[in-house]
Amino acid sequence: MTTARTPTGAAPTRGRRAGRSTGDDRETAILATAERLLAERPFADISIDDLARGAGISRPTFYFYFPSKDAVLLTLLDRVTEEADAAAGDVFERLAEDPRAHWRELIARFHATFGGHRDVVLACAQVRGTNAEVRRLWAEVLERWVRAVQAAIEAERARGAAPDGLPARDLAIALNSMNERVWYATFAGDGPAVAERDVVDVLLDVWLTAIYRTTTPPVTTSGGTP
Amino acid sequence: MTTARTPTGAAPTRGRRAGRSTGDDRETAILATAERLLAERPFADISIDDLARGAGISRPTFYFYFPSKDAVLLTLLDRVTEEADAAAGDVFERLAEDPRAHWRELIARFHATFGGHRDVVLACAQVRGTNAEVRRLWAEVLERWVRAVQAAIEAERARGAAPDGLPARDLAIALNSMNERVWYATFAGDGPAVAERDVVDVLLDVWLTAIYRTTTPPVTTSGGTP
DNA sequence: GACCGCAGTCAACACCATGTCGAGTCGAAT
DNA sequence: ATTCGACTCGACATGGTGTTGACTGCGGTC
Repeated sequence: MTTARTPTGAAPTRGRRAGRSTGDDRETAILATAERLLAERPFADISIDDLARGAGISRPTFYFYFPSKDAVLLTLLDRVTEEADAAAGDVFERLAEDPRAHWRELIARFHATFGGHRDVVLACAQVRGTNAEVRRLWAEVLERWVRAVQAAIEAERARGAAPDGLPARDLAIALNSMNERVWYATFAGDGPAVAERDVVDVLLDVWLTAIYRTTTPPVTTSGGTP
Repeated sequence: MTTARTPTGAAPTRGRRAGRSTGDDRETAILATAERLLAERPFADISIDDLARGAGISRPTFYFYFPSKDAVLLTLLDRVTEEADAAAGDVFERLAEDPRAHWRELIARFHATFGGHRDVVLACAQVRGTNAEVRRLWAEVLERWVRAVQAAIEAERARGAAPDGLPARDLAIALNSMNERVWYATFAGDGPAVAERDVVDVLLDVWLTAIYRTTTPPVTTSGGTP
């Protein structure tokens, strides 16, 4: 097996086993090396030895800090998803003020976050196929976003801005999935992809038409139909 | 490197090196073994030895038939995409007759094809991250479908059934990407996914609203706006 | 009917990455 | 000064991949 050895149940820190001292910089050195190497070649082509040497330690010592190569990536992914979660901010609460502007803001922020760490995101997408731990973490993150979007759609329907239709959860899943795949193609640059400069607007358009049946949804107006 | 060794330029058959004789059944035995094993465990957990033994030959002999494990999967993928291409049939030409029904038919046929070979599709999605050859083939296939959908959207706009909006190509990319990712989640069953029974209708709804701004696009009527 | 060539076969080998073990070093606390 | 635990690495075991070289058997050829 290649899966990470983190004791599945609780994983307070995904990195070192126990206490903390000088080894902290070694840990961050490994992380930094990983991010640097990821910028120049695919994750699969980076060996544990590369990571260790890059951090100035031997291969066995690497195992003192991380249980596997994948665990390093997992730590990197943790950071990115945290940043993405933070980026969402209070956008959802302000949706009714100006739906188009705020949905756009939401998509644009995610785009910026992922784009800022494209190497990590791309690497994760690549190992998700073979690593159950990455798959699990990503599923968890996605589930949070799906729920948030689902709630937003339901709120928009409740205030009469969006028509009924698909179950909000199914719609949220479809839209989030689309974003994920489209971003992946855009960042990876292989296969048909939307130009990076246009991608936010393309995604936004599909979101708006799917949710509101129009690209210019009605602003505020707390009542029912005008 | 783990990439397939097919002489990149022209690859008439992806399998055996040269002539043909009794070894034909060995080749198909390998393919059959791969498909069988794929049904019970992930591609990464299948060794070349497993494939060879399953086909009743030794590991070195495997290399007589295929240059690598990935090449076997590639051959399997070839079949599936061929079947999917065939499944599209003449649906595109009949779109105007009844857009909703025909778009649905199109999505449903792809769903049936992929669902019928989910193990292969899933395995491909998993190695796409690490294998350039699979990535290239998939990109090629996707490009064909994107072009077809793009043309269909443009035709619907030309006959006045669909409003202008996003560049048809960008829209086609986004919609195809969505389908791919949503199917993957549904078949893999990890992470947020649409129930298999609903997935066609969910996708259809997003396609229709994105293309027509309504889930009930106008039938035939060769003229402009009614 | 001896000879060639070639599809087909495999034991044995070279290689490389992963993960583990046991024997250390060194600084802080007792 | 001794002990303890954080930290380190040389050396090894394991397991998968890809290659080599020798062998078999069969269809054609002079």
